[in-house]
Amino acid sequence: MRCIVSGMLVWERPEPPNRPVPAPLNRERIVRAAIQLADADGLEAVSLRKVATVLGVGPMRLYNYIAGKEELLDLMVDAVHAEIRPVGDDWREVLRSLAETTRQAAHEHEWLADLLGGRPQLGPHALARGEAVVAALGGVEVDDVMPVVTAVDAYVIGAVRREIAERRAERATGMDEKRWQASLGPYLERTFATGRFPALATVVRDAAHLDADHTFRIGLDFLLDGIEARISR
Amino acid sequence: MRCIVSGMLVWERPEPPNRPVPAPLNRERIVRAAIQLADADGLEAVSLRKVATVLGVGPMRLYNYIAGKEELLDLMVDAVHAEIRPVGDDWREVLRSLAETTRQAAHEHEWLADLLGGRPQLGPHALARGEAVVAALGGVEVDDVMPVVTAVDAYVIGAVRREIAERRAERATGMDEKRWQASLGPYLERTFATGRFPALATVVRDAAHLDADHTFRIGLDFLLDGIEARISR
DNA sequence: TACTGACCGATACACTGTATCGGTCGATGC
DNA sequence: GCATCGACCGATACAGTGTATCGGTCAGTA
Repeated sequence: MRCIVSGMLVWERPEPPNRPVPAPLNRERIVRAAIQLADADGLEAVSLRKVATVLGVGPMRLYNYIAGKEELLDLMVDAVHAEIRPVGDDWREVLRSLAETTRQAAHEHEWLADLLGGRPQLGPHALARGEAVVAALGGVEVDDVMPVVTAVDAYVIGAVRREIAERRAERATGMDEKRWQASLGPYLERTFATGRFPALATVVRDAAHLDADHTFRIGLDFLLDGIEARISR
Repeated sequence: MRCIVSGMLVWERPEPPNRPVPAPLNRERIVRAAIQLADADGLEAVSLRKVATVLGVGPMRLYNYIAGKEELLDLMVDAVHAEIRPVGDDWREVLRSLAETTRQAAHEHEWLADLLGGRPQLGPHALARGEAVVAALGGVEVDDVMPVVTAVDAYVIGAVRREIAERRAERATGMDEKRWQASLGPYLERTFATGRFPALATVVRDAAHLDADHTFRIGLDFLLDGIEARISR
């Protein structure tokens, strides 16, 4: 039913507002916008409303492409998985590459640390990553493949989360490592001064401190060594 | 300045409403209530308002005890750390116990998987856990302690996250493993039928499937084996 | 007895994800 | 060419969130 009030002549009737050409939309565009927001201001800056605003679109329009926010997050993670393509000649190189590239992706998209491992990854890019890994692990016994990949994934997820969490905490107290020690140091100093954690205090104070890179690689070496021992058995 | 309107006699003036005795409050009570909510309905069921309601208190009252929601979450995690006290005779038993008890805690409090590794753990119970671990690792070279514990922690965090995520996904499709295969199975079947993931398809279809317990333990064994090789070097 | 400072919680604000639904437009059938 | 239909867009609405503000009430103190 046309709704032009017939009693109103054209001259009085205002033109319909200059409708902006509806922005062409698709999942990729939506996900890119969301990732941009997350890269800039963290995951909590990603809201359907903000994403829609960036795209010049009403919030509800997004629901034609995604079922809800959770799906958007899943799509974001899957999109990043497209960047993760481990390479290497033997299984050890492949697994190391898998770990390092994942970590690197998390450095470029810190919000990944919040999402990794949080939901099963079954998107096309995640599966493609899995395919690449498994294919490159041709020499490994079939029954060993899943446990090995799963273990490396688990280590990487946890290590990256810890690392990013620490980095954020540092940043929150003022960017420098100087100030970090100036704010957390005193807290730990005071706490250790109570004498309730003698062994811990000794280790923290006396042991060599490793930077994030070394810490990640040492743990990874532990794991790969252990895998090697069982794989070639 | 007393606000009793002097023109109004007692007989007309209503009694002040029977103020409920202000509920005695402290952090422990708040944290317990929050954990109860999270155990029952997941982390997203924890809101300051609901916690306050459970305690029979106005929401803003909580801010006398915590600075914001993040702090509440930190306190929840720290409270659970009180349950984690690894035991064992040699370093390997201690680390295995650390991993298993952490995993068990995450089974009792699934929301822990969402929080683990998300922020540095510096609360008293987390430190006490650290102290217990380090103390039990007396035989290990001082410079090796941190890398080793950090690696095990990283693995556990990631493995537990993955495991809980999968469990939730199963539950979301209907409780049974039967229905899980009936819903995810077809999706993977269809996807593999495209032929885009041949190696992955082979492994998923042909390799032996491990349950969650075995998967966790195998990965942990990999890691501990690797640690053993480097520690006694 | 008067006062003062702590503190409680009602109210308010800006924001979230999402259900609903009237209105508009393009495509389709006659 | 016209009428009709169905898809879809987005304004509006709703329930819920974390938290800032602030007036009113009370207990303790001078």
